[in-house]
Amino acid sequence: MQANNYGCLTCDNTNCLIKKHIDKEAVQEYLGRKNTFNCNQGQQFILEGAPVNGLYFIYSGAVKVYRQTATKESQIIRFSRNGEIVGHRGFGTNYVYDISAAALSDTILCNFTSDVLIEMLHKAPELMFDFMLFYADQLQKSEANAKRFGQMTVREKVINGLLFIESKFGQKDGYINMILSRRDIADFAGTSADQVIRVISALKKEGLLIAKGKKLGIPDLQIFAEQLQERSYFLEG
Amino acid sequence: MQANNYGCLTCDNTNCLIKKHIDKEAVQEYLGRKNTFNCNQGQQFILEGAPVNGLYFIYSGAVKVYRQTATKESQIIRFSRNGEIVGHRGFGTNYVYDISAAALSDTILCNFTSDVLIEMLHKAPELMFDFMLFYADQLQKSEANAKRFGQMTVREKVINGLLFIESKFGQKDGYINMILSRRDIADFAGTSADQVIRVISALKKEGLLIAKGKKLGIPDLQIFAEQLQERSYFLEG
DNA sequence: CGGTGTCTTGATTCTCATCAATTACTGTGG
DNA sequence: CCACAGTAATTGATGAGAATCAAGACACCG
Repeated sequence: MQANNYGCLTCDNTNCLIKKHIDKEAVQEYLGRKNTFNCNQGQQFILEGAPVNGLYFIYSGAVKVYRQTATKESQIIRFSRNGEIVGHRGFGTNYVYDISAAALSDTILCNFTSDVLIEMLHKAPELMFDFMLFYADQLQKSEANAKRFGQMTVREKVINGLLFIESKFGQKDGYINMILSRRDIADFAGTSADQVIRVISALKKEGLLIAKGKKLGIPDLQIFAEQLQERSYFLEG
Repeated sequence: MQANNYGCLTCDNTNCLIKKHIDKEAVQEYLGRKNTFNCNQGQQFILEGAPVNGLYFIYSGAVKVYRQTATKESQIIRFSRNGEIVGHRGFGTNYVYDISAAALSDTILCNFTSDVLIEMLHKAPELMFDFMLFYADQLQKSEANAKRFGQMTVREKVINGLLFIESKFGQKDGYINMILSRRDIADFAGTSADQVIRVISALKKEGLLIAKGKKLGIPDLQIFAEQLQERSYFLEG
């Protein structure tokens, strides 16, 4: 990772919490204590079990947040893109990260150490309030998907996963704006790569999904989403 | 529900966030704006889809938080007991609850409306900070269990669920200090009542679990927990 | 052109959800 | 105090779905 400097003032991530409160003097005081990193595609920048060194804001690029088991299975917990926060779960009481994170494409990261961030939050209660709501929101999304996950069929898991990926990265020229391996999709959907391929093949035959090389496209989101029974409803997040 | 008054000053729930900051003047100002309710066993006090009317703190008793599907299946998201918070996910951006909650035993609830709570949080930033950490903590626990859930076997789900219940309510005289129906256990573990019974029967035969009437006991937590593969590790919460 | 890794498909085995039937438990009214 | 009804708990049988294994297709790269 190389250190550079990408200022908050010129940043155009309108969904960034810091950016939202950039006009407050208390926030501006701390901008200089931000660290910025370049992270190449595939590179891991948070390692499960490593000491927490604060939060990361994604300036540009995309990352996956995942956890690995002893048996080398891995589980992708979330995808994140520019403007979003990574590593926030290590915040507060934790001393080591309980997740890993790696870049899906070349990514620029802004880092605040926990100490700096805590100080900043106390100086700017409005920012703190938004952080609280952010966590509450994340919690809601997490719980909404969480348990229900165990009752979905494989087909539903994959459809749910693809819908999520589409909502996160969007489509461009008819194809999802992010190329993921079958394995990543499987790790995200909570099944095996084999099953993902089966379901994708079936969906292609049904005309619900199109593919060009590794790129996947969803021609009709409405119909695609209707494939989910109401019991496994999709939540963006 | 009957309105009564249970004061925060005489409350002995040391894990209550309000109680923790009871010495602050800003907090004390708002104590009078708390509503207190009695809720009988089995009674529902939060209804999915109903307008949010704030947060509940459990003064005494125990509750289940759940969600119902169109097909009348229900999914228990969490158990909570005295000192803990219920309804916090409706906080912030939501206007209707996305969960239901019912009392598992006779329960006394303290309610703050969202308006009052938001005002109080802004007046007492330290309380707000703890709220933020509370949400962060909940998020971590939720995500830790969430996805992995989909990959557990039924046996693991039930064991995981029982371990959770034990950690929440504890054991007394060798038996878990809360009587739950097989259905509740099933709804919590994410499987059917049938399967729960099968697994419980098997565990009893293996000597890992004991039963007296409806009461269940775990003689050796250590050995019991070892039944979980490392891939589905247990997290208290 | 071999080698490596991902992708894809088929076949087999096993688990689990579901249904059905039986037994235990609980409360209610006569 | 008992008979009864309704609910919860338990066990068995069966079919659908999914995990797993294995092998072939394909692309990419030196």
